Amino acid sequence: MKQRIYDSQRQELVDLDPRVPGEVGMYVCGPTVQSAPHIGHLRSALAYDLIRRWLTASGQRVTLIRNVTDIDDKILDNARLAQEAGGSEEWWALAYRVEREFTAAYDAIGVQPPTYEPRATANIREMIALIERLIERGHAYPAEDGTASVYFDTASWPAYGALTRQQRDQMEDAADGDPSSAAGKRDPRDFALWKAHRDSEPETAAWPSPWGAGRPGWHIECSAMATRYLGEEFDIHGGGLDLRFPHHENELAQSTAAGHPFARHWIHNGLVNTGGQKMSKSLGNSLFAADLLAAARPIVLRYFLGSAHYRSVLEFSESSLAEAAAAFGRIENLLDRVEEAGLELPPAGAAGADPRNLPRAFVEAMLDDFAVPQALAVLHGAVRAANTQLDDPTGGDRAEIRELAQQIAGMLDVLGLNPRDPAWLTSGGSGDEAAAALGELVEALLEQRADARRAKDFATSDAIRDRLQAVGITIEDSPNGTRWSLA
RNA sequence: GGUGGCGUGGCCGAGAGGCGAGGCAGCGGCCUGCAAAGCCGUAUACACGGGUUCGAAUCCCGUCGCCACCUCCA
Repeated sequence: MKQRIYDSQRQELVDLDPRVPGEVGMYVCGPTVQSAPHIGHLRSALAYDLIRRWLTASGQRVTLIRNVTDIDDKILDNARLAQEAGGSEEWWALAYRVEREFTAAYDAIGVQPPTYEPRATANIREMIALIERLIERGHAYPAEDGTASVYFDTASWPAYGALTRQQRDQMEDAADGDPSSAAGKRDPRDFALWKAHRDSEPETAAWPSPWGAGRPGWHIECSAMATRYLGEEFDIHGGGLDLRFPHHENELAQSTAAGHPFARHWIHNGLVNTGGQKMSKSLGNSLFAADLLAAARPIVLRYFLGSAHYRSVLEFSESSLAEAAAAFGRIENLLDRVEEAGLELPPAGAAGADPRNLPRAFVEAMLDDFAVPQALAVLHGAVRAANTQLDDPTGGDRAEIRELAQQIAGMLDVLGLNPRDPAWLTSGGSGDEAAAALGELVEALLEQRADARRAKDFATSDAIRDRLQAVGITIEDSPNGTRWSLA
């Protein structure tokens, strides 16, 4: 069975047919580092991380390029506003600081670093070359008001609108946020490839070009970087649904007008809603990564973000993280039970590396446009089956438990959700000693409780349990002893 | 005006012509000193109205409602 993928340009499921068999070149739009990462950024990055991990697990060599756009209007605006408010941070310092916040958030939820993460400011030369090529071919022109700006000539490119199936003459006029940046356009729908330097902007935000000092327009950086690192034609181009137009439409127009075949498949991840509404900066209802990471364990956040198909809207509510914690807790609980039954779990990563550990239904789900929710259902089915065996008073079928544990670990590995993976160990140095001390205290109390229970003094034993529960420690009795866990 | 998407049980969320994915919450049972955990059982679910079909949540037509994009966005 072949890998199926929903091509959002063709608007249908197609076979993923890599340009070079066995190798997949994938470009994903990363953030414009203008302000702190929010849940939508995490979801997007996670969607492509899951696709990348699955393709890798199924034997493809994946080259994943995810850019950082570190020069753009908003970055300059935000830096200027902060300076006007008394700050001293330069735009490039702001961009770098935010970039590191993104990296930290991605790392926290186990998004693997891409193969390479190019920055726009390091690819200005490539962008200029692409713009020159577009001018030569008659699809771009220097601003007609004599500034150094250069625009893409949408009228010269009949295929303009091909990605989102829009007719150019039906489009609303481009209402550029900054009217002065529209100066010198032949047509309102034309978009900037190069933006002339303005006196109000820092000298550090200007690069020399054949048309004069300036900086790149939004869109051109992705065309330039995708081509530089993946070639003139590559397999998959991904990004958030909100980037389809204008960003991806313009990327496609630029690159194809320059004579490049560009992306064979476009894919788009769904957005995150809260209260039935899209979350966005302009609506001010953003859920920031930092707040989410404070509200839930990172691995639970990862589970939650993967619980809806990547193309669906993901609804966030107050109870979402608690529900995800409960659901994921079942899986962790099972792993604990397996070990308590005296069976070893495979080392993190080991089971996932062997395709024989992956149930057929899991594989089929992933082959069908990366159907992670269905894959999770398979995982939960295996968890239940293993629990059933473990409940058997005679010890159950140990060979079956062992096999199910292998499968569960394998699926968790592929999804990046194996809690035994050292990557999830919290790296708070000071926490370790406190945790050890807490463990000693709890164990001491549990011994007292065990004594009381042996003496049938249930009033005392229940009082101990209640006090532990009151501080968030849940205990579970089993034939092998008492387990405790911190909620 | 144009381009798309969505409406599934209390909630989240898959599925896309015939076996009621899965999770959370609830109810009943088993287990337990009681719990917890786990297991078993438990739901007249597919916005509405027509149609096609032996059979429709799924296909077609219509209606209603919600959402996104049309140059800030993951």
